[in-house]
Amino acid sequence: MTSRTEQKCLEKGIRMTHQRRVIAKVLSEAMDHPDVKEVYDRSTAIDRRISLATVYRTVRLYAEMNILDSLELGEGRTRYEESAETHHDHLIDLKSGKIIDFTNAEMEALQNEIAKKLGYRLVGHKFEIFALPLAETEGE
Amino acid sequence: MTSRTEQKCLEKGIRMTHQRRVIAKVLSEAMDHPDVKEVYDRSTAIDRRISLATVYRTVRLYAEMNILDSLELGEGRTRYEESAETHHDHLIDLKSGKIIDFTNAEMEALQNEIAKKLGYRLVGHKFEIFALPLAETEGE
DNA sequence: TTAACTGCAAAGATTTTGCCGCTGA
DNA sequence: TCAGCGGCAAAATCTTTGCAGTTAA
Repeated sequence: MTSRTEQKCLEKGIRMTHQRRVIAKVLSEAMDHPDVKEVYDRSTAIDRRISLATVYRTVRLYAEMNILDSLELGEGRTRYEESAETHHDHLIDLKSGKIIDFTNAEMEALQNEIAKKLGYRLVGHKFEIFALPLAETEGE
Repeated sequence: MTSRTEQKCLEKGIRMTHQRRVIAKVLSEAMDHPDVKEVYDRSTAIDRRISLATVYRTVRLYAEMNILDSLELGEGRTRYEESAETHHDHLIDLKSGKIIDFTNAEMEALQNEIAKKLGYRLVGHKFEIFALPLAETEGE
């Protein structure tokens, strides 16, 4: 009944309204990286009493509370996903548009090293690989 | 007289108009990562006969021709910079907003490896580190 | 009870586009 | 010459916000 995302909201003491509960559920169940319009569509399918403005306000709130992560893929809109315990990055399949999550420990270590070398403390990062399926490019 | 960016345009056979020449010059001389409005302001300071629509059309054209690289930092707009021979990534100083370019060979190698492991051929990537100056966080 | 939240519609910001006159090669 | 380009203004997106009524704690 209580989604993972809702659980995190409760832990952070966020006031849970009906709308926020539905949006939390939608994101906990999402296996992809929906944008606001998609979150809105999935939410209103569960309950009509949710406006697009509320979805915008809620995902922004959740992202600020580190309950959601946001993705900017240069599409002119923001996608969201549940924050995972284990950090991961994204590979965007340019053929299908599919987004593949991956983790790489070396990457994570390297980032810290780079930031430190430049005199900084790492706060966050965005790492996206754009690529084509190997099969598609064979024989070129 | 002929900027580096203009030179690349000529090599690619792009029709050089007055406006495109000015925009090329602005980007060749930019030491930062200006957004479209900034490119427009710098361009019109050189010559008034340039419209915002033309700047949008031109930077998009240049980016498609790999003459410029675009940056999406989650600000809701796109920044541009000259494509360098040596690829580099960005560290965003969250205190000052300053963007620091850096190169890291290990990073470049790691990307290819990750893509390959997932069954893909690397086409491009975006890697941005968000960080705070070490001095600012001392004593916390 | 009441501070916070929501819906609605309007406004903002960024980017694209249709149309028509202009221009570079 | 003339296909392609640029200016202008309208429109298309995506996102935020003011206001007044509603609701969670």
